[in-house]
Order: sequence, then C-alpha cells, then structure tokens
Amino acid sequence: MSNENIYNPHVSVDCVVFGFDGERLKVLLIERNITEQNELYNDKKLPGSIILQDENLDEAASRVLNELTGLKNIYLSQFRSFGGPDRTKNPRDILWLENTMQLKIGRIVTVAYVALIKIDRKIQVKYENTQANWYDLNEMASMNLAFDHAEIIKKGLDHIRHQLDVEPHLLFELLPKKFTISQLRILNDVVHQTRSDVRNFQKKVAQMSYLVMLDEVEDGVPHRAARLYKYKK
Amino acid sequence: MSNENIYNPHVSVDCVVFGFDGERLKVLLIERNITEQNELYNDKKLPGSIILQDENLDEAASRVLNELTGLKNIYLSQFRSFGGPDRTKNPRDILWLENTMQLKIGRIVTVAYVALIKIDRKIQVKYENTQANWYDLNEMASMNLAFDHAEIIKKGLDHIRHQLDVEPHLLFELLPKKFTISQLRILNDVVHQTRSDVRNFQKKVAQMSYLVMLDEVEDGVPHRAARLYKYKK
DNA sequence: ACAAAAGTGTTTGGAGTACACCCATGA
DNA sequence: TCATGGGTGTACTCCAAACACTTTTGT
Repeated sequence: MSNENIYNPHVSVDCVVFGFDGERLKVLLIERNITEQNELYNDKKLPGSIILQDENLDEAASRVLNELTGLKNIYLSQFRSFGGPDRTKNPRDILWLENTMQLKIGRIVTVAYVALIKIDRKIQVKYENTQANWYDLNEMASMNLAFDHAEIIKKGLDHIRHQLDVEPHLLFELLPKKFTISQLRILNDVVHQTRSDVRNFQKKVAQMSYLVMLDEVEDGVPHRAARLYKYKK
Repeated sequence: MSNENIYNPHVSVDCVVFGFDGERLKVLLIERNITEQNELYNDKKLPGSIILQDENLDEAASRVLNELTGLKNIYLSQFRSFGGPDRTKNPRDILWLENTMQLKIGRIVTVAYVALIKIDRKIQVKYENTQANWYDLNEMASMNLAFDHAEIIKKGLDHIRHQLDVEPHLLFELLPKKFTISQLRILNDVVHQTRSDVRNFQKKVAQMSYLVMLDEVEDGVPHRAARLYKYKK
C-alpha cells in the first residue's frame, strides 16, 4: 500500500459536532455503506480520520471535518483521547479503513474534538462519496455506530455539559442568529437536563447584557408571536 | 534497534502529579542527566513514556508512573493530548529517547494525565536510575523542562482548577489524613487563587457533612494548637 | 370564541461577604 | 508576658426558587 509518507496511521481525530433543532440535541454523523460478502451493510460514524504526518492535532480536526462535511471555520475543542487496543479490533472497521485510506492499519489512538454549530449550516460532501446527516441523540441506542464512536459521543456530551456550565455564552453557537427566549430556555433545559421556570428565566436573561432585543417577532406560528433576540459580542 | 514489537513508539503518556506542602502546590518531576559532548546536562521531565503495543491508555499511565516513581493506586485522569509535530524536534530529547528506549523515534503524540496525591507518600525508584522530586510550581519559569512539558503542566494546572470547582472533595487528596481547617483553607486559596475570610471559611466547612472533627489537635507548633479533622466518605 | 403560547412581579430562604476581638499555647 | 495563630457571631446583600394570571394572535 502507498500513503505511508503522507499519513500517520497511528493517530486519528474524530469530531463530535452538536446541533439543536429547537427541541433536541443532534449529532452530525457520516453514513457508511459497506458491501460485505455481497450484503450491503449500513452504519454511521463520526467525521474523523487519521492525521497527516506533518500536521498538528487541531489542524487535523479542522481539515478532516471540512473534507467530510464541507464545514469551515468551526471552533473545535479537544476533549479526550481514546486508545484502547480493542477499539480497532472489529474486522469490518479495519477493512473499511484500509480500503478507504489505502494503508495497512494497526492500532489507532484517536483524539476527539467537540463543536457546537447552528443546525441550519450547509452540510456538503467534498471528497469521497460520503453523506453527513444530523441524528437525534436520543436515538443513539438504536443506531449502529462504528468503532467506539458511541462512547466518544457520550463523553463528548458530558464534556459540553460541563463546558456550558463554565462558559454559558457558548449556548448561542447552537441557536440561529435570531431566536426567541423560549428557544433559549428550551435549549438551556435540554443541555442541563432541567425544567426551568418561565418567569425566572425571563428575569435571568433580562440581565444578560449580551442579549439584545430586536424589533421583530417570529412568524409562521399559530399563536401569539414571540419577540426575537440576538446575541451580541 | 529492538523493542518494536513491545512498544508503540507513536504514542506516549505523561503524568502531571500535584502535591501540597502546606503552603504551595508542587509537581512531581524526574531529573534527567544527559552527557552531551562531554558536558553534563541536567533538566527535568514529567514522569511519562511511550505505551506498550497492547495496553490501553489508562493502564499505560498507571504503569509508567509506577515504574518511574514507585507510586501505586493513584487515581489518574486523562485531561488532554499534545501532538504537534514540533514537540519531538529537540535533538537532545530525541537522542535521549532513542537511548533510553532502544527504539527509533519519530513523532510522538502524548496523552496527558493529572493526579492529586498526598505529598508525604513515599517516592521510590524502581527501574532505571532516575530520581523523582517535588518542585514548586512557582519556580517552573526558571526550570529546564524537556519537550513541551512546561505547557503540559500549565494545562494540567488549569484542568485541576476547573475540576476542583466541580468536585471540591478532590481537595482532600492533597491533604494528609488528619489536617487543620487552616491547611484546608490555605490549600483552597492556593488552588482558587483567592484569599478567603477565616470566619466565613469556618462557617462553610461547618456544613460539610463529610468533614469530621477529631478529638485531637496538631502538635509541634509554637502557638495554640489547631483542631484536627478528617475527610470521611 | 377558543386554543396556544407569550409575557409579566412578589415573596422567601439560603448563601456569600464584610468585619474585630478574645483565647490558648509555647517560648 | 509576649508573640503567634486559633477560634468565634452578626448584619447586609444578592440570587435562586416558588408560584398564577392576563395578553396576543391565528384559526
């Protein structure tokens, strides 16, 4: 096989990208179609790949995410590495990797990143014939995930929950540019697994200086329209 | 060189082990003596090493820490990986690694762990002729550290500061079994970079159910002896 | 008119903060 | 007896939590 001088086949990066559809948290996954003994096998994986020989980890994560989804300028933060010798033991995963990368693959330690993005950003395919889609976090249990990606997603979710405790303004990465207080409250509740009081929440956001009220209301709703806000600075 | 089948020379672990001497935070470092063109060179490094081929990361961290310091049963938590292609560019570091490991070394991605331990635990040498010692965190700037270990220590410190915000009871890992409220307060202040009020602090600890007052006082102090406490459960 | 969600204040308890003096002990 | 840190209480402020009704709008 070729490619040994370009790629470092011992280390990979994986990106856990979260979105919010107004009700639930979603994660961005790549569909993987494998033909195995004339049977079509379908499962999902995180956007990720092995790193280049002369590339640092953060760059690798940005590059790989861009190649697989077309997303650019995403703020990715590293949260954990996964490196058990078993994580690359499934023959289906190995075979797929070796076919895709044209490289002999042994054990891989992967460095995982998380990002929070607006769910309406355009997702495209750039190289390869892969397709990325949003999947509900609650449906993870019933999904086929490659490698140890189920665990990585769970740890990524834990991580952003803690992260959002420390830096609450990161919540706005998940909302559209213009949003209602309800959307913000529901998102906040989904993330913190709470059910907050409407009035207390209004009071709290009222003293967020970085939240500015717009002269617009939402439309297309079959009831009184809510005021729109935006996040500033 | 041999050893290719035993070691995975692409991935390492490093352990940032913190202690508290009653006044300041300390970090455990290995002294490294290199003779280079007939000159003796002395610097310090974190306890760490490349992993074995068939070993997961957590196991590797425990093993390596034990081999270099004799410490056992230390709760290590992974906090970040460091993998820039430049981190193994210093010729002195490469040479030392290749001599020590008897392996050809290229780029290494390291997975970093932190631990908090009681500073009076016995530190021993087991293999190799290394010596581990406690060093003051404030003196880091004036110390020679191998690789990117200065950065790793700084990130490790950031990490435990956040970690202790979330899980305050981890503080007790740094204190002796019996300790005074003053020691606890000083440690708390060092970690959080605050200067807390004595009375308010007493009030706060009074409602910590996991803190039990003993029928003992400290001794050997040239003033009124303080009551001793212990951490329970 | 009715269904559906938006929007709005007050009260209460607990936690954090500021602040100063006497006590116990060893030298 | 003196120097050194140990140990203690009160008042104020601020924030979080509990709690129910009226308003707006589309159908």
